[in-house]
Amino acid sequence: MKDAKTTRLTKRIATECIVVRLRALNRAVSKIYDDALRPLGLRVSQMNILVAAGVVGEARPADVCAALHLDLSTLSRNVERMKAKGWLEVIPDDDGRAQPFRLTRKGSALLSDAAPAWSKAQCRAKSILGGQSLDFLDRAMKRLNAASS
Amino acid sequence: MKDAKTTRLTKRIATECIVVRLRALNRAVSKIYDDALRPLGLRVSQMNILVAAGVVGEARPADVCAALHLDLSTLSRNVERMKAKGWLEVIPDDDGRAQPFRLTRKGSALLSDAAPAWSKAQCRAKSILGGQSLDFLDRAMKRLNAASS
DNA sequence: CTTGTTAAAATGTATATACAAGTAACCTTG
DNA sequence: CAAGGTTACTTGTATATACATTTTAACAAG
Repeated sequence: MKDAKTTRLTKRIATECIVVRLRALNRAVSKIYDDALRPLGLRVSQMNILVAAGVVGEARPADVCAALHLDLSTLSRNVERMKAKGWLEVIPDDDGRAQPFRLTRKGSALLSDAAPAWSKAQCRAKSILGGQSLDFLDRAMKRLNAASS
Repeated sequence: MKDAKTTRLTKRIATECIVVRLRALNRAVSKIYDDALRPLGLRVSQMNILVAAGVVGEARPADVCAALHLDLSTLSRNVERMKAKGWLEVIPDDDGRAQPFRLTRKGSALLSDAAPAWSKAQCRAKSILGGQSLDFLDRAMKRLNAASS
């Protein structure tokens, strides 16, 4: 631990590392939304899936995962829980492998009910990340998607 | 799901939500570092803890958690695993409740060995998030810390 | 039509994460 | 110094996350 080279290196990582900061912000900001959504029995990860399904109507797991940069297995478990809660339902499909899903009436209603909590959390998040946060995040997502394809 | 108000709302969340983007970026960027660190048997979450301990010398769990916006229970489990691997060791303390820890020689060496992988991942992360990413993240962290105190 | 390949998703396993509750040590105060 | 409160962490539990493997179905070649 007294090695000077190691110390320099450690300090460099500490002052420059992107992922440390990104992860800390993710935890803090996710907590803001989770706190706001908790009274509804909804988590931010689940809200994201409801939104994704709401936008496209018929959601294909692989597509949702590509959009959210989420592993299929992670989505699989969450969809399972959300089906059990009656928020999502699987749509029959010609391809026997596919498991496309959509919002149920209950899931749609929950999303509507969550709007005020979302707005409140969104405001707080914006005040912490700064006014350009959405710009920054959108640009980053575009680059990420360009790099992934 | 056919309710027009709900549809409008859903689209608004989809196009504006900060946390969806932050979480997706966090997953994608964490993966870049985890992939780079995997050959060393080290994860990004663990690297962060090694760095935190390396910077302060004697790390107090509560301080590390405050700095990383991490729950104490999360840190507790990870420190346990890292002690088992011989990367961290607990320092005796006058206060019987405290469990301050520091890097072992092995932990310090691992951190040094991880530097090239970190650099590579850091480059890729910067190319995705953009040149101003560190500025943005630093400013956000400052605001977050100001808001938390 | 069977056999190898690809594709879509589910399942096994380990770590990450946080909330709630518990434990043990310290501190205050009467 | 004993009772009550605070502090520092740990443990119980549930969800989040990803990698590796498995399962099932579609497809393609012979």
